[in-house]
Amino acid sequence: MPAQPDEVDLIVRSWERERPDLDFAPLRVLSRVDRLSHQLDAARRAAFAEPGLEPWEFDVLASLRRAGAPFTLSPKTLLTQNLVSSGTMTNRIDRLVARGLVRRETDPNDGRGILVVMTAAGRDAVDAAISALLAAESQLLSAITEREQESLSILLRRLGVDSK
Amino acid sequence: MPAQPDEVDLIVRSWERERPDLDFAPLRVLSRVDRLSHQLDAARRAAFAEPGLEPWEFDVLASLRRAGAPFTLSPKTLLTQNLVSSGTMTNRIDRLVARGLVRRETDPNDGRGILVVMTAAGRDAVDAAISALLAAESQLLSAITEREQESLSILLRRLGVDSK
DNA sequence: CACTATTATCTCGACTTCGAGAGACTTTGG
DNA sequence: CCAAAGTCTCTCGAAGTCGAGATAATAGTG
Repeated sequence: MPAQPDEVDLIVRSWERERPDLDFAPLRVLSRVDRLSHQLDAARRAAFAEPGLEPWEFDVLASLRRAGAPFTLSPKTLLTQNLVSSGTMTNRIDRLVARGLVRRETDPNDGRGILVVMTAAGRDAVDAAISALLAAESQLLSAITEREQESLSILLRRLGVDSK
Repeated sequence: MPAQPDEVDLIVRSWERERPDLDFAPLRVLSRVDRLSHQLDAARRAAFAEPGLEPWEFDVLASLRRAGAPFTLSPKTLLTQNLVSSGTMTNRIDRLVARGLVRRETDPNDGRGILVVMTAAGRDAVDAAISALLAAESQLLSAITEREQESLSILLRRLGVDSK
């Protein structure tokens, strides 16, 4: 039935042979989501090699870039958007500061906090990286038509929205 | 336009405001793949809590379970199927042995190798876990119809197959 | 048969992440 | 205006992963 069987088809076939009492249909969707997510990781890593960024560096700089001028956010906002722990974000900011892509400033409105400000070098890097990322993602998606991409995004959004 | 906007819509909107010269359509698909993959991680972790397995434990035991009786594979096969490094697989086998879920045997046909054999306790655990996983995944997918799940899986398979 | 290349497993140090807790500051409620 | 509760950032130790290298055995070649 599959137009072109993939590894997930083989895995499901093995399961069905061993456990014919169960319905493995969910694996056909979600195991592929998992595998595609790994491919995306690899594609991102490759795309960021030229602008000289690690994926995590891009993630932090992208949050700052999207915030617009003056490209400033608190560590708290950054760790929430990037889904990492506070210790991880402290470590990431340290390394971005060491590379000269951001700097720390004191928050004039809150003595507990600081502000992370993207430097000009950081902005140059992230602007180059987002173009490379979009090219790489577009390449990954080129196996299906634009119309199919849109139905895909709509189905995926419904999976995210409803499972809150 | 979106039936129900999600965080990806907000991210794309920010990017479009800052970089109106770029087309962010690929993010609508692939950022959702990434987020769904994180939700799946969480769902798996929760589903395996009752049978008492960590996600990585399930992954290794599932490979052995799918292999069928006598539930035996080499470390090399396991690390290839699970996409981890050799050091990681050694470590995982060590811990599964300590928990009594697998045991190491010498390979009669290859003096370099060993065989990882799943114990009865391991089999019981993985058989309970796969049921729990399918229930959890089914729940995650309940936001869309079965017909939609099938078109989703077909589109996702084409993305994987062609990008080899 | 010897010799080289390949393969399998394990070791070990570097790296990253998490998350509980510390310390400093702010907010809330009487 | 004070005390308690809450919030923000950073510290630090535990845990998991990677990947190069060590060790040992097999496979291929002449």
